[in-house]
Amino acid sequence: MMCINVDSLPINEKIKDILKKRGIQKLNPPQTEAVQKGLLDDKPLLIVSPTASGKTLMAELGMVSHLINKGGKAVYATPLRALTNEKYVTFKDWEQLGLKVAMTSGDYDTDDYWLKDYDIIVATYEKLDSLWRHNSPWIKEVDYFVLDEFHYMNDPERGPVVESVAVRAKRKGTILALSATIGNYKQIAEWLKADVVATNWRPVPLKEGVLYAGNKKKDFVVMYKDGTSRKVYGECPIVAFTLDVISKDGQVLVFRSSRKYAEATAVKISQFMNFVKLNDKKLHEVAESIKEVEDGGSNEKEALYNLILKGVAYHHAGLSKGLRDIIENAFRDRIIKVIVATPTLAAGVNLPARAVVIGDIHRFNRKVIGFTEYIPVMEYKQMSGRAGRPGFDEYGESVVVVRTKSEVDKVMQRYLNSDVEPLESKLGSESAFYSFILSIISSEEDVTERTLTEYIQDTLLPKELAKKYFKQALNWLLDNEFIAQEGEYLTLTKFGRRISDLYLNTFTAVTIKDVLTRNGKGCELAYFHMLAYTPDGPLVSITKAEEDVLLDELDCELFIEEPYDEYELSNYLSSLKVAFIMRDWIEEVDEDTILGRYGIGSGDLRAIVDTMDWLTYSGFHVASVLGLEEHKEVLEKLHMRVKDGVKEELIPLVKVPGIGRVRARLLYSHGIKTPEEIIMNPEKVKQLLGPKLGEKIVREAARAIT
DNA sequence: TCGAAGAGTGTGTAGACAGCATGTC
DNA sequence: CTACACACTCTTCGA
Repeated sequence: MMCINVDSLPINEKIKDILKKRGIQKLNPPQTEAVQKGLLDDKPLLIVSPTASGKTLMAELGMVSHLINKGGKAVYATPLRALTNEKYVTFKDWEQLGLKVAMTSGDYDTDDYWLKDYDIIVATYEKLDSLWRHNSPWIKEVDYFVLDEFHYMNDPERGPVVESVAVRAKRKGTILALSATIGNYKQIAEWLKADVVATNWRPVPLKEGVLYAGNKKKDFVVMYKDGTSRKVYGECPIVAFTLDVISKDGQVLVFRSSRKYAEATAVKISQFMNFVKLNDKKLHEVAESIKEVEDGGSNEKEALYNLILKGVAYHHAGLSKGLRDIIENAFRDRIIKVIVATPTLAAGVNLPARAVVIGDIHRFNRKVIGFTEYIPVMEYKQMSGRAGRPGFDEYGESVVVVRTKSEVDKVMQRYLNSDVEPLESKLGSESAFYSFILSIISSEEDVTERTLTEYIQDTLLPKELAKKYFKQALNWLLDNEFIAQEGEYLTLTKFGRRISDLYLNTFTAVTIKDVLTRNGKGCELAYFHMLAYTPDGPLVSITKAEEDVLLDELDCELFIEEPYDEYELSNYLSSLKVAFIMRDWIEEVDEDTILGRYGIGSGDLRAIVDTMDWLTYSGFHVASVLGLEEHKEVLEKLHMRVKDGVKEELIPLVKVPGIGRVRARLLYSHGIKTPEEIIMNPEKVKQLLGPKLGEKIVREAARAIT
């Protein structure tokens, strides 16, 4: 195919200038095809192509030409906050055209109520869904929807939201869906009423293979899909292959199926890095910056410090955001040579490497006890697709570690030579379907059964199933008083409106409602446990040792009784562990102590606290809307203590920006107990916190009061 | 008598979205 | 609904 020159595109000269400034002279094949199929003329498209094949640029061209030719607004939806952030930064370029770009998600908040003034809005799928539910006036003006990483629709938990966003976007404007390769793209395109651009084009070719680890000698064989093979030598297959790539000045991304393996593999590789030439000065700088991270645990920092000096790091969700950022950036700058990661890095931000090692193809499934499954082909593609850095590598290389001879063919067949799973509707679960119905009723006007039927017909759910669920959903939502019927119209009750606005799972809502109405005031632990034991609660793993003692350590009565079912019991205990963690947290137990006591990472603690913050807030509002005054008071107080992890007496202090649990306690123990007292004793504050920080805090306190 | 290789046993197991209220130096 | 990988201990076997 002839690729189009930027110069000959039928677009505004300013757009061309921006492209050229980025060094783009020519569109690549998939981009060219997209343009030919009407990308610049507002045509709905489904683009199915590998990682790094330039989909983001297509989205930019689609959005910008729509905005320039037709006005309106464009939303770019992604499944991850980190991606939202990444795209936002990229799209900022277009402000040169006078377009305004914003982003919004749970934690990065450009600015919600100002969004009406923006042209391009980057948001997570959930946030977009939430904005619709809240009926933000500006959202009606959105008429161009980019649905990024659309294959997320196959995710059992997050997929339903992607699908429901697609259903609505289809009615309200033009869809540009971007996806990694999927099996049934024709069917999906038909459903989206979009034309298809499907390619396997990659900017850097990919060599896929298996790394056979069968023999116990020190040489291992890499067998490529194309029939060629080569040998690598070393301590074990992963080490041998990794060192081989690094010695040729490449970087390696190793994927492992658990955190423990990731850490162990990183340590093992680091033991052989003495033979590699490294930039010690830069590595030292990175290692030092690890020590200064504010949100990391001491043990994590210590472990990473030593690894990084050898050019290696591990990476998983147990690490705090600060630590992960440093590692990702140092790898991007080619200072760190190897990252051993769990699947965090497979789907996340853009972080390519010369070579990718896929250490395991099995993964434990915590939803079914004792069940291990093969990772989906989609996930294999996501991981292997990280191989090959445009501009640096001639080709990328990905290998799957295979431990037995019989598995060599199996892996070849199952992963290297296989199509990706088809996209299917995941709305066929009670919880997902009920939420979908609730969201339609909360965002549309004058909803009748007929309105809902039309929406449901627009989903990808098989007709029979949809019909069955529909009746069931209406009855359930009516019975549980989320919605009410007024003549032929369906409206939200006050309770239903609250739940929808809070973005709570309907089953979470019913659990909270039932527990609170049936019980009087309980202990802190009981509230935390109830909230954690809902579908929206955080999950933590429990060891055998913990399993035995958790119930013994219980010193007050819970709201919910111990279940008999084995699976439910493990959830029950997991929630109890969350409750204990939360109680320690708001009792100001030292962070390192909490991490050690419960065997979790700093990133885990942050995630648990965030979720519980939202849930205590939600619990407070549920109690409030139900008129349960006693519970409402307790939950309100808990919520205020959860965010910063403090006892009640510190609440006034942590409201000052820059003061967290540690600084607040320090000030309090020296007699400074409120923002007012900070202002009255500036010298003492400076003495306690240091001159620079002290001054800043005094200023913030003054602002906080007014 | 020692050590290597092999058999048996116990243990643990990925990630990450959502509210709200405010203007970041 | 179809486990695996690893660490660790115990057992066997040969020189």
